[in-house]
Amino acid sequence: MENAMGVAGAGAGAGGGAVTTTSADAPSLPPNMTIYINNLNEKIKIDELKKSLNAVFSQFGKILEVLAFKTFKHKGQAWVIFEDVSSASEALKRMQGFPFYEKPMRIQYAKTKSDLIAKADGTFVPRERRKKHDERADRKKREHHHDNNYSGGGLSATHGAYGVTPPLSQLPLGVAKLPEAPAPPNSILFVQNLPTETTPMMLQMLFCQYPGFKEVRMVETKPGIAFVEYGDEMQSTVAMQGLHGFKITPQNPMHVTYAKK
DNA sequence: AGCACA
Repeated sequence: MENAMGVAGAGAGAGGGAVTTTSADAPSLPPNMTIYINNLNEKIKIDELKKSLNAVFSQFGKILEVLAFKTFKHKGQAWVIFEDVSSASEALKRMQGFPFYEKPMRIQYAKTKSDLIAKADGTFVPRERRKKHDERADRKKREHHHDNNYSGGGLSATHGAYGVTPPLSQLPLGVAKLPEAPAPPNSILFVQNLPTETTPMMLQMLFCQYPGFKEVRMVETKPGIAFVEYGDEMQSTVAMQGLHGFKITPQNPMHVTYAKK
């Protein structure tokens, strides 16, 4: 609700309070649209890693790209480029230490601006061709197509808009804040707005496609809702991203959130 | 540990 604190105070402890939000070990780089994540599980294949990162982080806002590499120097690290720096800040704060493939994520702001952003800025200078006389800005207004089309495998949800999809760039800046803090991740999902004729079997067919699926629970006395459990929060998050908005009937887009703890 | 632009 009140995210007015922001992260502007890069240095902690304003006013002698024992504010140990970020102790001295946190470098506290200036905010950036891109977050840098390390301590990632290096055994995870790059493709899956990027997909899972996208799934886990897209709750904080539009993600323009997820980058990860398998070269030695870059193992266990990834960059998530958000459309909005406030999304990056929220992601950094809320997902710090999040258990991801058995390892707590370590998140910082990226040290430098991502190329994708620089290209949108017009400040992009290709580093491969570093000839000093090549200062002419090649003003090609090419649209960079960065649609992250992560088909979770299996049914594709017809979610027209998940969560915070409305293009923040088109909203007045003051209003473009995140709607509110998302519910804390939970391995159990809460599904709402189901058509009354929905059966547990129908839900199982949908949700069991996502890894880690354990079970569906429906509440007889309360039609239209269900609980779906996964092995861990990451798996449930992937399923949520995949199925939120899925329409069993045209007038019933599924509403999938984390269950309350 | 390691900050890239597959």
